[in-house]
Amino acid sequence: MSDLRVRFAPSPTGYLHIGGARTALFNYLLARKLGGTFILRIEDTDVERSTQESVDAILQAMDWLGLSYDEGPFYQTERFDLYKEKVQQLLDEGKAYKCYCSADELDTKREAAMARGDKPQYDGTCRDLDPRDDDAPYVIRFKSKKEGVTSFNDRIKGTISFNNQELDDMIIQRTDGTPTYNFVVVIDDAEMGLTLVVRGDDHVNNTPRQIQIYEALGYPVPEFAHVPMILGADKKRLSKRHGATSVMAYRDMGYLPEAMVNYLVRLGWSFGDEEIFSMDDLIEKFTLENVGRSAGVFNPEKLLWLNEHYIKTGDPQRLGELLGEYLTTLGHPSTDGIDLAEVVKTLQDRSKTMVEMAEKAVFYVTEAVEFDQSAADKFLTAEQVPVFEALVAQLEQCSFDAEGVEAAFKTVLEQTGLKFGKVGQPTRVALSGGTSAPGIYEVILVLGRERSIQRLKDAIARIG
RNA sequence: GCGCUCAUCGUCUAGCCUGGUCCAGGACACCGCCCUUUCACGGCGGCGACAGGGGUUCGAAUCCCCUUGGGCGUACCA
Repeated sequence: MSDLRVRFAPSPTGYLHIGGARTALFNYLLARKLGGTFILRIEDTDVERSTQESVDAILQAMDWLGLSYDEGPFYQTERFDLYKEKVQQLLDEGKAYKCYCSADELDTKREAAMARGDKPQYDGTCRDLDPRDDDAPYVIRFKSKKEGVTSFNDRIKGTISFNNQELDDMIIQRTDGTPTYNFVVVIDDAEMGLTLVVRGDDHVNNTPRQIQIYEALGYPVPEFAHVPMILGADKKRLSKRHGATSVMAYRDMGYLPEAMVNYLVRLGWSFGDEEIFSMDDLIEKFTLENVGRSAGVFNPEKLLWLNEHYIKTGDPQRLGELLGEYLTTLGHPSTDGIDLAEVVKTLQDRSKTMVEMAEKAVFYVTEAVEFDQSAADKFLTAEQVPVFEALVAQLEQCSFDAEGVEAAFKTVLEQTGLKFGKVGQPTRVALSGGTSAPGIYEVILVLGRERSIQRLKDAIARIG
């Protein structure tokens, strides 16, 4: 047990995306490795854009990835009283002030400053205004330091410093009385006792402002670790334009959570030349020291490769259960008489995703085999009838196991004088409907004696 | 524009801190060969990078500076 306290603090304005998931994963890994506490906090102060559906989607995605939290979820919208209290404290101590500049005025000033080539900072118009209490609309700004330097030692990036002149007086409370992100994040991180804040490096620029607020409020400043961004193939920040960015979309596409976790962690973190990591490996091996400093490009191909790996090496029983779900989605909820774990064994080396596996498994569980037209034309011909009949005869009386089925084929080969290919491929088409399928003996075994024979008979009937 | 930051194969990266063992290693992708009852799996091999320029040094991917390029920020979003 350690006193490490970390958190994942998504804003519920959409599904859990690749980048957020990685941040959550890093936090989770650190907490588990060091026996610390992992807190989940929902940053829903933007009441306009936050939705319960998003919260549910995020929770579901974390659950899918196996990222359990120890405390929370906490909702910021339920903590407004606390924030109000802190704003008042700052106001009372003269560390914050009311600003009556309108949003329009501010926009105008900002544009003017830009046009002049100046920094688009708030000019401090209301900073030293005498207190007045008319009812004109106002926001509350934090009175930041005008001189000196604010710096911190980032656990990933090293020391980062900002001239305080670069920091203007940011708004901590909106006209409507709600607090803003940069303010509440400090209060919550402090009140929740965080010792380390691991987040995306798009927050680096916010950090000095936040540090000043910690200090103004008398809170200890936690450590920070800013994780590099994830980019798309064009090196632009990852977005929907780059394809699926929702974690759950990958589940729907047939990805396994362990593949996603493994991929995500390797994007930015490494452990020598190793590529494959289970969650337990990661909890043991993950360290911030081995997280890179530069942004990385999301590479779907490698994710696919990892998925392929985990499918190939996965437990057939478990994969079989998942396969059932994907088959249901494909419209084949009934798998009566077919052992899906056995199906999995025949398809593990041939599927990159569970969806692909399900598509390939359909012929096993379907009532009516769907024939590939050209395959049927080519292999289900009149001359096959006697061959199929001979095979049926053998299958009816052979011992139904790998050796027995193989012997059955051998006998047919001898009887007909044909080479394996001449018997195997037509049989494959008769049983599966197409020319590409698992080994023919495996298919027969998984299908079962009865069903295999029936399909051969159906093929004979089909040929006419 | 300004601020912060990053920079090794197409991509993820090892190496960089503690210069020489690196004419730079691994992985994905790609290409070729082999294996093979179809489709795959697999095995073997190949292609492919220290952004550029200055320094420092006997020696630099490794240290310093500049340039260039990328990312992020610059909201009454988070």
